[in-house]
Amino acid sequence: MEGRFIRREGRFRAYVEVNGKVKTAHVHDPGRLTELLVRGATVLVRPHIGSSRKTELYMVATLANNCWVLVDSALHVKLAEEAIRRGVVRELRGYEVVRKEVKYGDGRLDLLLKSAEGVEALVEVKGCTLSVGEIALFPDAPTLRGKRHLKELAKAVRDGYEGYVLFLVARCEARELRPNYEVDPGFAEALKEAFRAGVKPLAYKVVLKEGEVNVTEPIPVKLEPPRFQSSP
DNA sequence: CTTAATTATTGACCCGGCAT
DNA sequence: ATGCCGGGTCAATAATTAAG
Repeated sequence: MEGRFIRREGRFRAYVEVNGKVKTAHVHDPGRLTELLVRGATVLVRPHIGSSRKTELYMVATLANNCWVLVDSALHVKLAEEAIRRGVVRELRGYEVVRKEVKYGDGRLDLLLKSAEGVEALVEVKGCTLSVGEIALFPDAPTLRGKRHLKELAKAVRDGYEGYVLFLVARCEARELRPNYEVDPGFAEALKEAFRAGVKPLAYKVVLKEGEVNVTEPIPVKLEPPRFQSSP
């Protein structure tokens, strides 16, 4: 159901007005979402089923530019998995998902794949909710973890794996994805370095409509900062 | 009685913000 | 600069039940 965003409290909790009543909602996406979650914004929430829930609702998406932007980041790995299985991700056709949340190096990577030829690939999935005009930017907040994931992927490539970063872009107006130099220059550099090491960045759109979420078509990833962005 | 399948429990992790 | 907090999910492990 649709509601009106009131405010966020901490990372996980938000207050949302639905049918004239203010209710609490869980926000899974821990990013800033500052330009999305503004007072009065239209949001999509669902009942929060299960025992010992501390919020009444669960926030699924928020409306921006007349399109739903998925903020339920718990879905990203599942969406990626399904997209890979169905052959939507062209670069990964013929790969099957072997394991999820794979321990590697100092942390975890989202997916371990294996191609028909026996090639193993590690994939880190990243959800992208920020865009300026037609350019999707990642991340929307500085992310040490993101940098570490990229370093681990680069290491995986040295160890003989294929390495992928799969950005799932939740903005319908986006036509390309770039690292967000202004918010996290370190991530941008790490992405370039990972790319040089052989890690392949991919970006695909994720579309929510009529109660369904799907990974759809790819958009190009560009490693240089957009022209309008000033680099210090 | 052994093995498989289902269910319950545990622990790690997500990551920005606030307190120390 | 470091550590903990928060609500929830998922993989892995443990415990229970069902099937052979």
